[in-house]
Amino acid sequence: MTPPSRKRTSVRDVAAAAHTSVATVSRVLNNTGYFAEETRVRVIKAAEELNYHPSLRAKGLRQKRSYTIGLLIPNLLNAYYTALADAISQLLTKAGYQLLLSSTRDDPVLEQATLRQLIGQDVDGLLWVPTVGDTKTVDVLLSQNIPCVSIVRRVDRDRLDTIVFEDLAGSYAATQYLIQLGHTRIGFIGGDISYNSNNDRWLGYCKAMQEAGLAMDESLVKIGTVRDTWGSIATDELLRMKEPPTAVFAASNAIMPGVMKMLLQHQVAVPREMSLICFDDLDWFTFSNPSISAISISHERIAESAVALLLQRIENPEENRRRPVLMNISFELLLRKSTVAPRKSAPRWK
Amino acid sequence: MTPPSRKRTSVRDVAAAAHTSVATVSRVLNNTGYFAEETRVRVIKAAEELNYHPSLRAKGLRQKRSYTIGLLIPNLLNAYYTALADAISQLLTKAGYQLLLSSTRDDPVLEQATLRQLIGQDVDGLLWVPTVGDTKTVDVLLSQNIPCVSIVRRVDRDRLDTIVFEDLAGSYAATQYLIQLGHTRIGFIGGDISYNSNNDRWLGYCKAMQEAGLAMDESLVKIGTVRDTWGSIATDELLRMKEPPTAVFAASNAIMPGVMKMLLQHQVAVPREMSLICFDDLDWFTFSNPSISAISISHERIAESAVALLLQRIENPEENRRRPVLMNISFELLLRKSTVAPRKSAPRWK
DNA sequence: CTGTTAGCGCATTCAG
DNA sequence: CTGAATGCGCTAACAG
Repeated sequence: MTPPSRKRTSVRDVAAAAHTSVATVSRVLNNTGYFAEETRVRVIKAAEELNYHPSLRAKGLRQKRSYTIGLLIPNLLNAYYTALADAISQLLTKAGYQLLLSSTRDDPVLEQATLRQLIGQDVDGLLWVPTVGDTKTVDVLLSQNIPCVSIVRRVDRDRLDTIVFEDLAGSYAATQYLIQLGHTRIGFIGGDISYNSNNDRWLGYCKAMQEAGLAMDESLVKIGTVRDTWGSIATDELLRMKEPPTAVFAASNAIMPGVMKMLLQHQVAVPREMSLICFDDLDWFTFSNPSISAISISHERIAESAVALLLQRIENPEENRRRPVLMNISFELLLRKSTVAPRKSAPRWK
Repeated sequence: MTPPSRKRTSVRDVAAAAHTSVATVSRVLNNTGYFAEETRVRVIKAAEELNYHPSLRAKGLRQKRSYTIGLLIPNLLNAYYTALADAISQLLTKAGYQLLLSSTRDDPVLEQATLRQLIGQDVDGLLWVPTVGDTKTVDVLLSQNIPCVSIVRRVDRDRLDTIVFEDLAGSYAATQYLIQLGHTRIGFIGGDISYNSNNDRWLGYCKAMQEAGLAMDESLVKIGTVRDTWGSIATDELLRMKEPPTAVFAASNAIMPGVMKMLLQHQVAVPREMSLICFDDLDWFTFSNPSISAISISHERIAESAVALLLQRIENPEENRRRPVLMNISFELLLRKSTVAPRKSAPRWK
């Protein structure tokens, strides 16, 4: 039954078993061109008996496609990206593509290498959360003529199709909401602003503060590379200030665990002593005590747009000279229990 | 600079530019066989100037490998699997493989189709969280002679290399701990026991209860398909019982959000009125109020073992007749604030 | 040290 | 309607 050698059964084997030629087998299996019903039956039967699985690799080599899409994201430890990856995976499967997934760890060197790998695998298209998005890397991509859409973050001069969230507007809305509640000293904890998504969130905060005529206290703004500890460190610093903020805006879900831990450690009562809001919503925000207000963004929608755009590029290569498009995915401000008017008295946790 | 046609530059182009043959180019680029230093320089230069990226697909077709590993998991919305996928992704990258990721949605039909796709892509190996793991599917895999390790769940008669968590022992330990605290009525909320991981967790609970000589009250055991709502529904049912449990054991992290929501809704005080423990640890368990006790399992360790086993199978095909191995990854019982002795008085939430 | 050639598994002309 | 032949891009003999 199982062949002793580990040779893969090929069209040739099927052709032999069905007493016909490889060309006919190919035609039958792909339902293309002409063939007699009788031969069709023979071929199908032979293929099944031999447990034949066509090699998409060889097929693609011939047809100049790989049925494969590369997805390059920073990592899979952040719900922000996994939600994205999950949605993308589903959509691609539905469209008949396989997902080639890689992580950059936000390391430009690793990113470069991985990009080369992906190109080497002849992906039909690429969905990419760029780390730096520098000219050179984009040049390479463009030179390979491979359809690519940049997601979540933008590349140099937006030379690729791009879909991002409304980072600035969302951040602005969150900050403005806190201001409306009466807060004047609002702490901002954000990630590395060399990524434009983080930068925009920071700008949104600044814009709201300035428009409200609030003094920009530099010491209220904590910007750093997001690691496990960043949220804690930044929160700790804010809490130890002479005049601590009355509200904190965490600009990324990855920052929240640290914020929560430190708030708990200092026994700060949320929201009475400190309001809290986060960019990006997580499941536990709902049943946290208190529930946590957030800027909610739809990962499904960005996935849908990105995949649609990419497939369009792939299927209409003529149009490829079209100028890159830049799209925004809007947000929703979810008001929950973690945001109230500022405390009147001096902080009690000191 | 950029060629007008979208033809991919091949070894032939490089050979022409370097005034040599394709064989030499191949030798230089792969650093195999003999070649003069002088020609090496010419080839490297030509390759760089042409921005040459070798086609791994063609290379693999020739060498009968694809440099690609398939990973088949239920989905990417559960931290349980994303942690796994992330670790696996990193390890494979380090080993020079690309990750082909697909989701089964725990749908056997989709799983079958995806498995065929993956085989069609000529993956060098497969890491698989089987949905049913029935004879037929395993037969197909075995017939293709493709190295495969089953993770998290087991397949029919363990005919594949398998690495699972100590589901039974972990569940037993958690239950036993609650019993030691004095609980006699312990609610169990688990997932579909047609998956052996869930089944083992259920068995672990039963074993601990029986050994302690506690009556098995069927109505305390809630087993259902894990959907968004399952945790809430089951918890609600437990809370509405005439004689509700004094502790709840959630057998999967995916159940916890629902449990938390319903506990909050009924205003049940944890741990005073209800103890709570979960199989699988999540980041927010630490700073939840109260923090939540859990069975912690190391996703990194299962990933490491699985990848090591798989690569070994791939690289030592001779050994392929070796009998499949079955490995267990141990757990840790993390005692936090959500588990205390049972309430003395009648429940107050009624 | 180098070049020519065959063929991996497949789809696609082009003759029959 | 069918089959023989070609080549996708690459590496591995093999012969210089």
